[in-house]
Amino acid sequence: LPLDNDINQNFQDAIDVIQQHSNYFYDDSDYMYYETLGTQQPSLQCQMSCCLVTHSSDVPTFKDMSQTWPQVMPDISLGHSLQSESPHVYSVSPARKNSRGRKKLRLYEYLHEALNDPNMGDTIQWTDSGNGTFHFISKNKERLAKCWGQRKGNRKTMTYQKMARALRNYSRTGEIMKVRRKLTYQFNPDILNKLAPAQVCQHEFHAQAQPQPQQPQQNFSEQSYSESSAADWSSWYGHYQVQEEYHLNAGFTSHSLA
DNA sequence: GTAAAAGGGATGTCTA
DNA sequence: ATAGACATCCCTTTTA
Repeated sequence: LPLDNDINQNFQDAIDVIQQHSNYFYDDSDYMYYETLGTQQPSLQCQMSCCLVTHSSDVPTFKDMSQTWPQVMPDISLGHSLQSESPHVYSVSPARKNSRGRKKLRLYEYLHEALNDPNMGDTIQWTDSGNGTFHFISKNKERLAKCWGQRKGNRKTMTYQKMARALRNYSRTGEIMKVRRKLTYQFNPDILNKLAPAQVCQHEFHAQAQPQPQQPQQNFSEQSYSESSAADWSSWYGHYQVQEEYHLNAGFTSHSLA
């Protein structure tokens, strides 16, 4: 709705102003975001719902995902930090714990969160949660981008184009790769494994402590999970080699033509 | 041919 | 001061 957009824009402007004048109290944009949610209209409350989602197998299944993962990267940033810090990322109000000395929410973390958020099901969906492939819904992908931008507290409205640019940076660093299918990407299985245990929402208001997420709980869903990522693991070499070949050829061609 | 999607260089911004 | 992780812009190429 055009009206909605106007309101959103006005609200965004208001947030800008507030942010400019409230740095004394909030040094964290996430904090701002959650603090102001209460006054927002429902359409702006992008990330309010809890992610209490079981790992159901999902909608369309493509069996041609033979080209899977290019390498699990040596992974400097995620090695240990994510394991100990990921749960708060999934809580409804990460801001309270997120204000100082915490890592900022990464795009791939947000996407994973959205994938497990029923309210975002019309914007992004698992293609195959087992191997970590997911796709954006063309009609609503801009909404997801907008939510991401708001979550980060960006000045301007996030668009799919800009978000996809950031996603393409992941091809270099290895967190997420593009697969050939339209609007479809794939998590690095290693990262997927680190994100998966945090799927159960860690709520502050639910004192029911989860059994240590780090501790591998051997239920079968988890078992099949690691099995499938192991499969991805072993198959990436093919993909990687294809890519290498492609790059080599490209380089070779341009050199020989030059 | 067209629109949507994909790709990527250059540069700016924010934060740890 | 610096580097990582985008965010923004913008232009080219590929795909449906």
